[in-house]
Amino acid sequence: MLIKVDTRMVTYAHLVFNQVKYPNPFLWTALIRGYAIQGPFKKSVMLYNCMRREGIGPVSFTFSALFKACGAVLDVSLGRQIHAQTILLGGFASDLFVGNTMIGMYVNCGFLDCGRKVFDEMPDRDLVSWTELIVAYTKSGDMNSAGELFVGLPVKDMVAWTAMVTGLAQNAKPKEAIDYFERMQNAGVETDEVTLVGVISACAQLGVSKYANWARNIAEKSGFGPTHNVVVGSALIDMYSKCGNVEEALKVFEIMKERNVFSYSSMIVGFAMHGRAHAAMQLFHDLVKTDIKPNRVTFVGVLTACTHAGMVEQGRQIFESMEEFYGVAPSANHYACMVDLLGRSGHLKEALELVQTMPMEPNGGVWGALLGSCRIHGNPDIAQVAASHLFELEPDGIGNYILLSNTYASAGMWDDVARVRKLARKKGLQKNPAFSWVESKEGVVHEFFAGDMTHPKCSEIKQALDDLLERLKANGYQPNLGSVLYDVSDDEKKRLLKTHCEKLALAFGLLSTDSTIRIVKNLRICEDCHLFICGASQITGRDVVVRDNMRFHHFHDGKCSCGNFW
DNA sequence: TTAGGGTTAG
Repeated sequence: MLIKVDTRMVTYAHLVFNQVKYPNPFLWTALIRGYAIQGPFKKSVMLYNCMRREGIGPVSFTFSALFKACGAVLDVSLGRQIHAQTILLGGFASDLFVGNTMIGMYVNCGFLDCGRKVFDEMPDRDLVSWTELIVAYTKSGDMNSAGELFVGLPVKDMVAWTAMVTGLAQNAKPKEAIDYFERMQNAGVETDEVTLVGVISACAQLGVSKYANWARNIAEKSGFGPTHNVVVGSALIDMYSKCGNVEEALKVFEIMKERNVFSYSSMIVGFAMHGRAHAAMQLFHDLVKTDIKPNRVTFVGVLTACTHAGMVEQGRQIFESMEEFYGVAPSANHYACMVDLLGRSGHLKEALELVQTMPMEPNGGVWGALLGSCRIHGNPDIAQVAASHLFELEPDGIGNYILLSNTYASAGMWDDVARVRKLARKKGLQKNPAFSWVESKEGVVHEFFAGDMTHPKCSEIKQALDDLLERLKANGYQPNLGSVLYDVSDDEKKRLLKTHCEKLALAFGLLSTDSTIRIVKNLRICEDCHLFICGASQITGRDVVVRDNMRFHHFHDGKCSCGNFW
């Protein structure tokens, strides 16, 4: 009885167990389960062996507990032995609970095919069996197999639907995730906070405020508003930040009755993304005054905040105090943040030294941060070193070839540009085309590619852009020809710059909205567009928010929140 | 007494 009550006190439970003269299979199983939940996990298997030696026959719960333990320590060979036992001892292999936990063990250990085989051979299956496998497919990135299973599911409950919604969101398919969620609602299936978190995360990826408000309303109406639900609240903070509305993110943070490390970290990361470095630091200092311990993500957020504000000294201090004061050992990712901080602020040599002396093998993020800094500060020599490592670590990463080639282009080393481009072509790698999208007043999303003249309003857009350009020139704007990374004439460079997708999106935004213009770009905003939009915000008196693949830029009255540091 | 969850970096 006592054993069943509190598995957290499993050691104590074990002492009590030892005083029982003739423990029955259920008592044995309760203790085995206790260890399977709390650990040490191997102890549950040891106990099982004792139980067998005593001549006690297991029950189906015994195997469920054992599979749980094997899944927890990722010991598939032990799992296979237990699997064999279920067959040897007769009947257990066809038990529904045993089968389900066996699937769980295999997929946890990374043996999805074995889990599928168990599933296919089960005489009876229930929603749990199906959902386990659906989730396993979504986690392995195989959304087709997950979708096929889901379609074949005769009755779909909230958990199964949620598995699909979340799986799609986690696999960068936010539109499909929202589509599934709407179908789920149409089917009359209830929603809880887990479903909502999946939908909110999908909306965060879309970065569109219309969807953000829609998701918030649903959360409030379903009774899982941020005030009383810390998980939904944290997801909303992240969503609003990624949709460009850091003020609303902060409002959510403030109304939350309970906050945890996710809420704080999401808010810190949100501030960092929006260039509010001091707010991020302040929140970090608030956090360390609470009982909540910062974790590795918190530090990524704080260090990124320092990077975006060029706060080298503060970043250095935080990095050095991570382990000693907060017990978080810096990982390769934290080193990447530091390399980024040092490199972007122009300390390229020190950044390189840090990479060469860090205690673990530098990963792609570390070399990538160094390469990115070389592009900004025009250092082809160090760029070459970083790129050679990146070509090894990430042979298919087209971005690395582009960064290296752009570094050469900025230095006017056109032969090297050609060489790198040829190398990328030889590997069959193609550059992702740049595109931007912008919301109209009605909340409709319009997409623009560079040089794109396919929009129905393209002549009006072109006219607006020409007018704006003239006014900007009168105000001192000079096109930044260094932003064109092709070896062409200056006139051609000017022509190319004029139709960059973010400029088209800006012109459309000016024509079709009357408040803040919100633009999302799939790649990093170029220097000329940054300069252009800065000027436009001053001349037109309109605020512009651009989310590029790195962060947010808030343009207001001729200035950007990133302080021209991005 | 088996199934679904939130934050991260170039």
